[in-house]
Amino acid sequence: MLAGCEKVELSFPQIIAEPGEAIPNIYFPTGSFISLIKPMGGKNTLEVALAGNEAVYGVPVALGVEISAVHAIVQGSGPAWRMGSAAFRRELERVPTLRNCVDRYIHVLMSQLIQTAGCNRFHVVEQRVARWLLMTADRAHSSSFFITHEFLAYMLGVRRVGITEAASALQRRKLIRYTRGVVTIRDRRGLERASCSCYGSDLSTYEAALGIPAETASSDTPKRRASA
Amino acid sequence: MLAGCEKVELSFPQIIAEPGEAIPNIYFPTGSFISLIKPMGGKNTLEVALAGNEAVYGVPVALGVEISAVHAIVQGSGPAWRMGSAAFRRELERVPTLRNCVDRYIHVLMSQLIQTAGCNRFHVVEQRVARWLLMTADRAHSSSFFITHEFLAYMLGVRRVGITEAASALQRRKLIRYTRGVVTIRDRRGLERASCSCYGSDLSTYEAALGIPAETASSDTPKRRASA
DNA sequence: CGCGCTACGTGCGCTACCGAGCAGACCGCG
DNA sequence: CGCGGTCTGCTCGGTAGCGCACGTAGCGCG
Repeated sequence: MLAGCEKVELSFPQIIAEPGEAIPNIYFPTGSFISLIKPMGGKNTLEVALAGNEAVYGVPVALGVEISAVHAIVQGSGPAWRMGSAAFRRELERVPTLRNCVDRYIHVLMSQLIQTAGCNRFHVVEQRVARWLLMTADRAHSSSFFITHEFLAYMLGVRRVGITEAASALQRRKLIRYTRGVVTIRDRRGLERASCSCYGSDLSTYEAALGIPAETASSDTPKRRASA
Repeated sequence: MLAGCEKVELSFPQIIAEPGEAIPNIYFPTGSFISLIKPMGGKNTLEVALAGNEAVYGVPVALGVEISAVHAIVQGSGPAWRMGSAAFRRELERVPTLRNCVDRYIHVLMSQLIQTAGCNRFHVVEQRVARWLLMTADRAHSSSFFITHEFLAYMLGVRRVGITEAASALQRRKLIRYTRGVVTIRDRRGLERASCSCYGSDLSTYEAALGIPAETASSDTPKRRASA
């Protein structure tokens, strides 16, 4: 069915698409995941969604538009399927179940956009950091991954210092641990409590629209490789 | 083509849909327009999009999902076409140009969600008020319409006082005029300059995806019916 | 005409976050 | 072992917006 695909390795911080430009290829991340970022002029940037193996990058193509609305950047390195935009459109017409799948994902994506919009408006940085770490851990399929304060600040549209403060607070409470870009979630439940309800809302939306219970990274939780 | 439709009168503040609940009917506003609002817990609410005669309320239905992600409330009274969700899905399959049209609108809606998310995060209240007034004037097809500070605060997710201050500033600069809920735009160009670039961005996205140049309310600008 | 309701205006202390700049800590590399 | 780059920690003054509470003005209605 997806014979028109070709397997590629994506790696941080590879750029998949630029806002306002054409989308030559669409991507189905398998082991990788992609950040969708909206530049708002000046230094202001904001991540509006995160696309992992539940997702496809290239939604506009499925809607008959060739232009990306966002900056898409590989956040977690790993494999993905790549497909030409024209081939993707052909497959969508040929395979109704694919069309249906993608449609449902588009709904999930819209719900995520809406949730994130509200989250960015109302919730404090610490909660948002907690939420982002949980979402990323799920998509990285690991409780430990790479992210610097600087880059996380870029995603959440706040100062780097804001992240430092929030992350320090979470570390003090023994919910996470980090050193020079490597973050490890030590207490998943605690982190969920520290995050805003948006994390949970996203999971339920996902389940409701896609049917499958969303996988969390809880499988391989506390990798203890230096319990300080 | 849209024989399955029935003409209805919508009036403020009629509720079209509740978040998490089923969508029995979809709506094509003609003279009316609809606010899509996301409740974020507690008193926090946030308008995420505005749907006028360029739009359709009921996007999830087109995506094979029956559940509304938002609270939809009639913002501007006027006529609209109503259609049962099942009929809408049937028409979408039967009429490819309708499908294409709706798909393109979905893209526009997503772009709007993204733009609004960033706007709510970074821009000051006064700019956001200006933008909202412009967008509403366009959809009301008039430079004068009904909106109280209270309700606008509800949309933008800020205090009523915040609106009072922003609106007073705009009035002092002779860009708008209002009395007890009736707002009139006196200087459209000036208001555009006072708003953030998001207003312009929205217009261009609309044009790019739908082809037709978006109509602004500039046609019937200064209704002078008491030039103070 | 006056009562009461709705809409608008103002003041005050408070907090989260901003911008900028500097200091220390860790790490790889020659 | 020392150097340079990257990542994290901290400070300080400034501000937009918050929550709360109270004051005023316009308007419909009996």
